[in-house]
Amino acid sequence: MNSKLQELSNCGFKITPQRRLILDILQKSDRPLTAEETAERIKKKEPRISVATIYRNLNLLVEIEVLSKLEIADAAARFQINQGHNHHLLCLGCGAAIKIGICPLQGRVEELIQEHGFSIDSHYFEITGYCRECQLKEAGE
Amino acid sequence: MNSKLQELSNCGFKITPQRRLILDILQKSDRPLTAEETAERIKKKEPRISVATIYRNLNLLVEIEVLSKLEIADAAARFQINQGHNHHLLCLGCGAAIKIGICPLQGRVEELIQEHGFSIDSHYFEITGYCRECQLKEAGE
DNA sequence: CTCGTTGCAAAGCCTTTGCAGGTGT
DNA sequence: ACACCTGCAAAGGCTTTGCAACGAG
Repeated sequence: MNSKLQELSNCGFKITPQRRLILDILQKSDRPLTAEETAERIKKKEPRISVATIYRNLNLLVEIEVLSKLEIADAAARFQINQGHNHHLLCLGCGAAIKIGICPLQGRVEELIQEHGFSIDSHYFEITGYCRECQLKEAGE
Repeated sequence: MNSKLQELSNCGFKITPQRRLILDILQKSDRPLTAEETAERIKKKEPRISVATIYRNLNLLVEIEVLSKLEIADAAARFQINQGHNHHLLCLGCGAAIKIGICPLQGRVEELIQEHGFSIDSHYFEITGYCRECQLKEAGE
């Protein structure tokens, strides 16, 4: 069985056709998808699936760490198969996410946090802009 | 005249009582405020002011760089007098913003951006959690 | 059989917008 | 005077939620 489905099951959740589809779509995508995009793709196969279900399951899958969620200022969040803690260059044109293997939560920043006795809930580091392809596409028009 | 008002005027915008109030409130606040919070405080002095006006003016003031806007994932944006480019430790309890004088957009990260030919639109680095005071308050309850 | 899940529609939150009337300069 | 501003209320985008019916284990 798909290991991601296994994970669901292990956590005591049921394996439904909707959940299979969601995972399937995201595993096949080369970039993180918004809930809407996921819904669109799923509706081609199974038109009766509801957006609410998609949101509920995306959130559930993030909670059990099968997916990770990229929050993007002023735009819909994007979801992808969890590949560990990461930050990205996010393309506003096509939604591509280029991994950068660096987390700013280190060195002097960590010291400052300690010094202030600040208790971290979470952190966000995101760079938005346009990837090479989208820039070329734009220039060609 | 208040230099921030001057700025408005220089940019060709009018100095209205509403704008005076908004700037006044933010200059007196020790922490960035959400549009709602700004509205609440203003309504105590001038109840007929509209939230729409507040949003419009906060955005305008950000555009002319009199204010800066802190985008916070899953929460309302906060506005403060512009103190130059900065990142913060944001307290989810009281809204306090502790400046950290470090921007992650440098060194290896910049190299990666170059290597990918990525064109930056904006970036976003934020650490959310609880400040010392809010932790103590919490513990005391 | 039972409780988790689903679809639907409605609402929630933050923010923006259209419009008609009001106001700085 | 004239364009810019405002208040009001309505709508916008993304996401969540209440509820009754459904279906996986």
